[in-house]
Amino acid sequence: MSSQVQELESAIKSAIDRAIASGEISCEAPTTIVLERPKNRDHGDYATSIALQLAKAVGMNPREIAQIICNHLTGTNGISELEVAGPGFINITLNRANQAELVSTIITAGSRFGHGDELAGIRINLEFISANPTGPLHLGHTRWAAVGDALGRVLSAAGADVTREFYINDRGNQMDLFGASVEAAALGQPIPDDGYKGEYIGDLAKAVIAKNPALISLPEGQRREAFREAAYELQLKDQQRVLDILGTHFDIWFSERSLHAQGAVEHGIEKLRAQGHVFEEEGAIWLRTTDFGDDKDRVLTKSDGSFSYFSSDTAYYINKRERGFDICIYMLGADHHGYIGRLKAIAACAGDDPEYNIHVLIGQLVKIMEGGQEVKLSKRAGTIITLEELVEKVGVDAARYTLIRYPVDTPMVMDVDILRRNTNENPVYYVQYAHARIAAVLRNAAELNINVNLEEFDSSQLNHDRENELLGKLAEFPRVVAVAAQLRQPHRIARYLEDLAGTYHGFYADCRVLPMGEENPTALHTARLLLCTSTKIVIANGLDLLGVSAPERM
RNA sequence: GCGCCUGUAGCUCAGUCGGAUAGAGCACCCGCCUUCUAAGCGGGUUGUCGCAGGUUCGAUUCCUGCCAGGCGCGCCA
Repeated sequence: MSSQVQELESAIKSAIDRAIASGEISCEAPTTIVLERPKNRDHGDYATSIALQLAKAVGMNPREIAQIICNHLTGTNGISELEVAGPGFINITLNRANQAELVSTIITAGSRFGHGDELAGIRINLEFISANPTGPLHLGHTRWAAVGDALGRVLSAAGADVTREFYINDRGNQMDLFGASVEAAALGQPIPDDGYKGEYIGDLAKAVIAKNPALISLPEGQRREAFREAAYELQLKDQQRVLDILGTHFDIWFSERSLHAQGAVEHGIEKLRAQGHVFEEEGAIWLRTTDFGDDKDRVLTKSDGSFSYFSSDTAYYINKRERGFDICIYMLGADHHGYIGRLKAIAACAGDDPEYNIHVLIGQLVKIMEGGQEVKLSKRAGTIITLEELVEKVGVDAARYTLIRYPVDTPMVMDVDILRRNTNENPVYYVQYAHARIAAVLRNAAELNINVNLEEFDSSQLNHDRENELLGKLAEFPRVVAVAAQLRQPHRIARYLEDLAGTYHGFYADCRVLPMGEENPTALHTARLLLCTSTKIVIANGLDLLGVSAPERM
C-alpha cells in the first residue's frame, strides 16, 4: 500500500476526530476515509467526499463541514494546498518534493513494489482449465489459461499462499470413447459415431504405435484399454507442452482417478452423511443440495451402485479443504454456470461457509475473428480452434495480454488481424513500447556516464506537471494490485498499465531526460532518470503479474 | 418456464465502497522527428450510459419491472 495515501487518510480521520472533540461538528466518527484521484487535474492530487457523506448525520451544510475539516488539516506535513469545492468536496494538493520521494520507495523495493500483505496467511487453491485429456486445449480453455495464471500471480502478490491446480478428468465414458477412437484409427477402422473425430486422433494412434508396436496385436479387450492409457499419457503431455509455451504452469496436476483410488469418494460421502445431508431414494444415494439453494438434489451413488460425476466433485472439494486450503477458487466456462449453485451447496453441506470457502468464477466465451470472419475450424481438433493455433497466429505476449485485458464475465472478441499489428490498436505493444523506450534512455544515460545513484536523488527537482502526473500514477500501483486480488480481476492490472504507459509517453514528450549536446548533466537529469527507472520497475512488475514479457528493446 | 451473464461514442471496450463536465483506443480531420525508440505526443469531432419507475443532496453505478442478445437447466462426464 502506498504509505503516502494511507498517511493522508489517517490525517483526515484525525482532523475529523479533532473537529468532533472540539464540538464544531457532532456525529459519529467515520470508520474509513476513501481518497480518490480526481479525473480533473484542477481538483488537486486527491479528493474526498467525506463532508458530503457526513452532512446528513451532522445536520449541516456539507461545504461548512468541509471547511471545518480543512481548518483542522492545515499544516499537515506534505499538504501544500486545501480547497473546498463544488457541493462539498475537499481537494488536496500535495507538496511535490514530498510526492517525489516515491521514486526512492519504488527503486528500493524493486520487483517487490506493488506487492502487499492483504491476503497474507490465506491458503488458496486456484483450479482452472481442468480439461479432459482427450484432445488438444481449445479456445474454450484459452481464456482461463491466461487469466487463471495471471490471477495466481496477482493473488500471490497480495500475499496469499496460492496453489494452482489442474483437475484431470481421466475417468468415465469420455475416456473410453477416446480410447476406442484412437484404437479404431490405429486399426484403420472407422471412428465410432459418438467418438472423437479430429485429425489429432490419427496422429495419436500413430504415436502410440510408434512407441509400442506390440499394442496392436493385443487381444481385443486389453487392446482398447492399452490404447486408451497410452493415448491419455501422450495427450496429457501435449496439453502440458502447450501450456508451457503459453507460460502457464500448475503446481498440481490432480487426477480424478487418484481420488477414487485413494477412497476419497467414499470418504467424502461419509463426511457429508455425518453432516446429515445424505439420503436414499429410488435405489440411489443423494445429497440434499436443495437445503442450500441448489435447484435440485444431486445423485452421489447411482442406483446401479456406481459413483456419479457429482460424487467426484464433492470428494474433490472435501479433499481440497482437508489439504488445508482456506479458499477454493473454481474458474469455469459459461456453459458450466449451472455449477455455481451445486458447488456452493457442496461447501454448505460439508459445513463450510459457501460465501468464504468457495469462489466460482465464470468466464464468458471467446470468439476469434480473422479477415472479418469468425474463425471456428481447427485442422487439429476438427471442430474448434486450439490454444496452440492461437499462439501460433499472434504470439504468446499478445495472446496472453488480450485474453487478460477484459473482465471475464463479458464475452470477448479477439481480432487476430489487429493482434498481429504493431500499432496502438494492439495495447500490449503500447505498454511494452514504454518499457523498451525507458530501457533505451537508461542505456544512453549509461553511455554518457550520468550518475543515477539514488543517493544523488534530489526530489525537489521534480516539479513539472508531467512529472507530478507520472508520480501520482505510479503511486496507484499497490492499490491496483490489492483491488485486483480482492476482486479476482487481473484485467485491472492491464488497464492500469495502459494508463501508466500513456502517462509516461506524455512525460517523455514534454520532459527531456538526457542532457542535450554538450550540456553537462544536472541534478534534474539525475532526478528524471531515477523517475524513469521507477516507471520501468512498475511497468515490469505489472507485466510480470500478467505473465507478459517486458522487453529491453523493440 | 427457471437460472447465470451482457446491453456505455460509428467499431472494440474501460468505469465497486453512488460523486464534480461519462472515459480510452480505433476510425475521421489538423499539427509535431537536423539530439533520448514517431510502435510516440498534442489538438478537433463523436453519447436518450437498452427502456420505465424507485431510493437521495446526487444514479452508468443500488432496488424493481420490462425489452434485446449469449449461455445453461441428465441417476452424461
